[in-house]
Amino acid sequence: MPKGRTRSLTAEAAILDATEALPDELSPSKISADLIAQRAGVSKATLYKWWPSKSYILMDAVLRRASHDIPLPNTGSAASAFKLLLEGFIRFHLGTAFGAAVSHLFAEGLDDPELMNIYNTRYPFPRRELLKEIWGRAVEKGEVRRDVDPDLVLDMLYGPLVYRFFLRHREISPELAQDITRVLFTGLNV
Amino acid sequence: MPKGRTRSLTAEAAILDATEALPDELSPSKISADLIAQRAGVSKATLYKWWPSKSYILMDAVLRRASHDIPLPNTGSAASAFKLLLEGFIRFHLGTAFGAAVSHLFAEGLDDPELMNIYNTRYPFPRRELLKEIWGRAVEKGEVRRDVDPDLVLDMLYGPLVYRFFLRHREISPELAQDITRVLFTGLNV
Amino acid sequence: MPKGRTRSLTAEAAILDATEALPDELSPSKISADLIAQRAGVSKATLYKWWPSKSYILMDAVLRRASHDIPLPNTGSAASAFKLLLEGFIRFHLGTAFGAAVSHLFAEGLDDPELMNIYNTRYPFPRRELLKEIWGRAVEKGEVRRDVDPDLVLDMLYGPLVYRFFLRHREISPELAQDITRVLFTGLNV
Amino acid sequence: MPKGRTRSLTAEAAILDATEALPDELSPSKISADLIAQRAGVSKATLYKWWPSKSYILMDAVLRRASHDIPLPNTGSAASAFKLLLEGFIRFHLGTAFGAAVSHLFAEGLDDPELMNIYNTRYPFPRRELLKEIWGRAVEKGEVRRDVDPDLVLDMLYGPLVYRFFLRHREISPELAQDITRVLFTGLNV
DNA sequence: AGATAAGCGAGACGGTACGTCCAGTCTTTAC
DNA sequence: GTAAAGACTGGACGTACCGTCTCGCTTATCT
Repeated sequence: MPKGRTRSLTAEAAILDATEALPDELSPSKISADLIAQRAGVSKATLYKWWPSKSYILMDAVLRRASHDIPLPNTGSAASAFKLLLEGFIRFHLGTAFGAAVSHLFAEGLDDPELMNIYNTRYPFPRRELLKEIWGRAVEKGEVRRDVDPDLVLDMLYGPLVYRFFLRHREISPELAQDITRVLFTGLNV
Repeated sequence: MPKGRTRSLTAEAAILDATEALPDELSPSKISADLIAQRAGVSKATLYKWWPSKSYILMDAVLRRASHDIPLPNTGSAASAFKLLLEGFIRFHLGTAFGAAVSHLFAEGLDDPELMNIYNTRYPFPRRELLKEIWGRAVEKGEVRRDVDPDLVLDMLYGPLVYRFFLRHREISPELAQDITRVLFTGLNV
Repeated sequence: MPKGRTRSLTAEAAILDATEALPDELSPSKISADLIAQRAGVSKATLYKWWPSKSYILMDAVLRRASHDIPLPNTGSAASAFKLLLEGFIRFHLGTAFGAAVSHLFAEGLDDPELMNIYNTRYPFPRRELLKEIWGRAVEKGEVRRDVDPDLVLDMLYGPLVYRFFLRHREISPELAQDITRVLFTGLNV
Repeated sequence: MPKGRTRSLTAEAAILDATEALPDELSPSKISADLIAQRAGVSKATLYKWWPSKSYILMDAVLRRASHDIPLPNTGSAASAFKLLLEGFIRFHLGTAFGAAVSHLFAEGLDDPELMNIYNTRYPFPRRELLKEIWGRAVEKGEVRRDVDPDLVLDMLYGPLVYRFFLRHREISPELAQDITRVLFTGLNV
């Protein structure tokens, strides 16, 4: 164990708790490091000691919450498993105020690949692992086609939703999970 | 005609030209109003006289370029028409440095619905009109299913790409247009 | 006349006025740039646009006040002229709360020769010019010795006071001007 | 033998040694408590256990060095004794990098009378005792005037030098001791 | 023609947040 | 049971950029 005072777990929790609460009140661009520090009862220096920038804190807070919602659809058909995954994603974004925050972070991530990397590592990649197992079983059972890149499947599941989250041209509801999955599996062709 | 000096058309063009050039050099968050003004040889007041904020200028510049690339695939199958639409989108974003800028604007749009509205009105909505015509003909010809919302189709075409633009977990190439379209039309089921 | 909006004279005055008032309430080390900006109703950026650091503002404010107190003892003996100069200095420092501020600035000046240079240029150097005239006349009248460096005379006038301002080992009163001048002119020898 | 780690007797010396070395490398405002602790191989808590603030450490280190240099000019005239005292002071400040440090401490002392009190007690007051003896003998021998406050004499000896250390308008050399003493004893009058 | 009004380049301004720094205190582990 | 390691609070620092405002000048229409 290293010498010296240990990193305060209460401070870290207070920071993430405070950050988690902020998107309910403020749009992401109004969330400031000073405000997080103040709400968490923590000095700004502590923030920047453990996170390289404000965005990383927000990402951390968002992912801490989002990580709880992995369903484990190990049984049943691939289609129903995917639908469940997608529903989890939709419910998370509708049920919390994190939709805007995540989108904001996506945009920040364009300037900062490391930030995006954190998102990828902690959110979609674990799901992709899950998907591959499900996909493999479905292929063997002859349920789905062999000749499709599983990554593409994931992008075609989540992409339409993210797109709608940004453009806001149509409402988003949990039923969308069903619609996307259905179209994706059965195709547009008659 | 109102009294007073008339609005300088050269100033407007200079602003959009300068703004258009900036994403090639800088990431979107580094593009400042001061810089646009300086490059355009224009005062900042002029910027804010004609556009409500910096993002609107960037949006305008991006859309001015993007608008040129609507293909007109009035003939052929729905699948090939969609593939062409998508290829136009991919080529635009790969061929220019606007990918990051558009994504940045999507995120800005979360705070400012009017900004997103401008995007919607000028980019996807005209394409949606086009799509509806093509879709209608394909339905009548018995090529595609009746029971799918055309909006969903558009989201499933563009969404996966936008998602990949943000997450950057896989490379994007024009061939992706073909892959997405194929999966979308034929479905994942065997 | 240069182009562009002219520098706001009211802002500059407000800044110096606010800064001038602060030493009455706070010790120099508690005077912050934020506080000056707030009191002056001015943005911090404006402060740093015209002054390179907080100390320069304080120096400016102090010197603006100190400059008023140049007596013009053009007549009479050198001794009485010097006594008047010194009395002005003492009265300024006793009558205002600037004593501590000036001393604080002297110390800052050790790190920043340019800061000290501003002090020298605006406070002691004009007095030295005055002194030289007086001194020259006194030498010609046979009042004082030829073989003393006028700079040394000034240092021996002001130095003891500054020393006492720092060490605070004895009280300072206007009468000190008389004592210093007397000893300086008549010498310690019997 | 009592339990527990034995108190480090070397810590105090290490701290003062490290602090003493720092003014040679850095201007006083760059000397931080962290740096002293690190150089001394000591924890910051230890610093603050024995000294109330950073300035007290620096003061202590400076005075430890300065205290060595009291000459003992018990014989000879008052003028030559004073000149020796002053030369000691000048040589100390020119020969070491402590000039800036002392001046810095003088300024700190404005906010903290106790700090100045330490300086007074350990540096000028012992010299003043010395001075009084010398002065008393000189008065009795009829060398110098009776009607001058010895404190004023000391201020007129050291003050001009301190003033020059701050303002830096003229170079300082050991010869200055001679000049100041000469003028002080013989006076400006012809 | 002269007056009047708006547009314009230049750039200063208020405001707000950034990320950094350092003093002095507190906490954990090692000796 | 004391000290080193080092995390912590608090608060100021100076910078950057947004969108607004002010200045003097230019360009147009209206009287």
